[in-house]
Amino acid sequence: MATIQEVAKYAGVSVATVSRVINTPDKVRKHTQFKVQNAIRELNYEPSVLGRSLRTSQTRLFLVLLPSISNPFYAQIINGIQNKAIESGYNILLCETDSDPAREVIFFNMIKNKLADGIISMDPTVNKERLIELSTKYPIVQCSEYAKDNTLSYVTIDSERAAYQAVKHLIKLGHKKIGLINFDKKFLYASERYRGYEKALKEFDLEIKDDWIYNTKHLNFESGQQAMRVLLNQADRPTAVFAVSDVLAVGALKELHINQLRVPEEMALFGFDNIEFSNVVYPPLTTVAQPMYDMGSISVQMLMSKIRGEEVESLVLDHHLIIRETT
Amino acid sequence: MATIQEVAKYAGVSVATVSRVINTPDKVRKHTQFKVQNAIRELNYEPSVLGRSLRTSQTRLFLVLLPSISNPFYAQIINGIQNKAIESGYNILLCETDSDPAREVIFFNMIKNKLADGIISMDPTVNKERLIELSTKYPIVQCSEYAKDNTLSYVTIDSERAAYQAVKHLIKLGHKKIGLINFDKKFLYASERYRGYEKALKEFDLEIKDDWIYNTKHLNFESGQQAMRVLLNQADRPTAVFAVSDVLAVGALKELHINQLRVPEEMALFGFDNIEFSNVVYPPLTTVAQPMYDMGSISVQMLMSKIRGEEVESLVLDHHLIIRETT
DNA sequence: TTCTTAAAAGTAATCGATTACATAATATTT
DNA sequence: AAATATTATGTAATCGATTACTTTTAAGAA
Repeated sequence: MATIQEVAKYAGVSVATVSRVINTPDKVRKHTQFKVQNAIRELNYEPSVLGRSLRTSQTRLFLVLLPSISNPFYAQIINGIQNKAIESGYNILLCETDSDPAREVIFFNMIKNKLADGIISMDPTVNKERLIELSTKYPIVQCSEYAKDNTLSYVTIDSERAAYQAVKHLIKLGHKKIGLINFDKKFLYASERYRGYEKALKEFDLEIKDDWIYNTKHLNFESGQQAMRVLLNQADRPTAVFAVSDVLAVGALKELHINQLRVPEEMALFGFDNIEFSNVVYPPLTTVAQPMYDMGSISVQMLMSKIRGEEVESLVLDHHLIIRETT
Repeated sequence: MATIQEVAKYAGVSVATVSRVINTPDKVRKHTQFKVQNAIRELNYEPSVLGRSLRTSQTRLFLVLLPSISNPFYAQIINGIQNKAIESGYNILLCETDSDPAREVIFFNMIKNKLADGIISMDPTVNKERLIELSTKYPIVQCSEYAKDNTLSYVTIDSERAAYQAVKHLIKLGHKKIGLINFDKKFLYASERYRGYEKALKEFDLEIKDDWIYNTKHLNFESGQQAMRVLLNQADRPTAVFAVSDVLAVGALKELHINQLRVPEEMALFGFDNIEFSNVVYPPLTTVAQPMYDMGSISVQMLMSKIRGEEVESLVLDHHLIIRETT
């Protein structure tokens, strides 16, 4: 790859002029511009991101932190992020933390090292203190998952209300015994969705039974299946279950199949996220749709504002229920 | 973030000495080492990747090219890549090309710009000529998908044999009318799996009927569903279908549900890839398992060898059939 | 045509590291 | 103790760009 010096020599001008042709063409004469452009084309020159970054301290790269790439929930958000980022002349670096603090440190160092211009964090397992501390120096926004802290901006949905509406929908269908498959409540969205569940049941004077609530340790199909197994094994079992994530719901659905239970007649099921799978399983899963693509693209816009040094307001986007055939 | 100059000043030595303490500690006295280490700790110094890269031309970063992050097939491979890479002191940059040549160019430029030390390509839509040309100058390996070219190394499986075995399994179960849901045959694996299908049918003197073969344009659930719809709409329809990808198979399965066909009694289904989801659908999908994790970790080892300038041999790994309940 | 002013191009410092080469400080040999 | 060999440290060039500052060139005014 040719360097700026070679281009300068070839075009018979100084390196400064070449740099100007690239960055501020107005400052150079048409004739000179032409010569330089020609040299650039001839030598197949591309400015070195490294040299430029070292000098300007910007890489036009974002870090996107997520716990695991295999969770399909993130796929769509990433799509929104990617498209918006590219449109704005940025690229993204997908960073899978696997909920491993050591890996998190590596990625945080990348921004300290100016290898990236900003961070979009979607990782619920992220070290909140460190993230907050980092956010005082570097542009950071949170997407979907967030820490309640007013220095950190976020874009998310109202999980509590969504859960409330989902459970209310089950109640309206006549269910009186409603179970919950939740994720570890140390995650904000899990505790919020729990509160929505609780609120709906209380409002209709229905029983909140600890035996009908199962908190999973992991967010995968098996955990959902395991949860449903436990719920089914009870003498007095629920007639409907709200799962705080489609991944869990899909796993639960498998357990229902294994037990030959008719869905929704013998057991109704409500998921959350509207991942692609949710419409492919049988019967198609009733769920809560988050505006995933928008969340992604908005978080990029917020990050860009931050980079420009503007104040940015956090956003709570609208969700909606998608009633399919499991309820 | 402190710079090497500040550390040098604080420790009362030259920048060269600081650099030596970090890179070749044997060359500096214990006492000096101690002073410098202390300064590094005090100032919370981390070497700038940018400065270092500019000088040494290595970033310890890999590019991983894939068409789409939402295809669960890649999740496990990436896991293998990520773990092996981190173990070797490298990080990976996940690059979603969305099969868009313009985006591909961006990522290729990153390696020309020395922003990354190597590329692992898993993208079947990649521009093969450009990849081959690039591979003469930069370390590149292909994972799973590959171009037949002896300058380009790859790690993959024997798709033709796997397809042959899968179809043979269906034949052994007594099926005489076997359909195929394939992906666009311009992709090598699609044409190889087709050949395996063809070979098995020919061997047992079974009919290869064009009406029973559907090539999808995209690799997603809907395409699989659409394919099965077409196959079902025929007067004389197959009793078993081999889909070259689980994603297609799962979509096809949905169409079977919609049509209330019993699986496998009225229609058997054989997938390919063993994605996590294949064991969650109902009934669990019979499929071909690729050693995805290994493919990922091996491709990193191959890439590292290439970076060290060693000759590397391409590898064809073993697959195996996972017989579940759709056959 | 000469003087003033604005625009264009060049020179060199800079970003943060590494490293060849030069020099200073020890260690070893005689 | 002096001469020599070895090791430790420092100096300065370098990677590839950007940009403040200076100098040159061209345009406009008198």
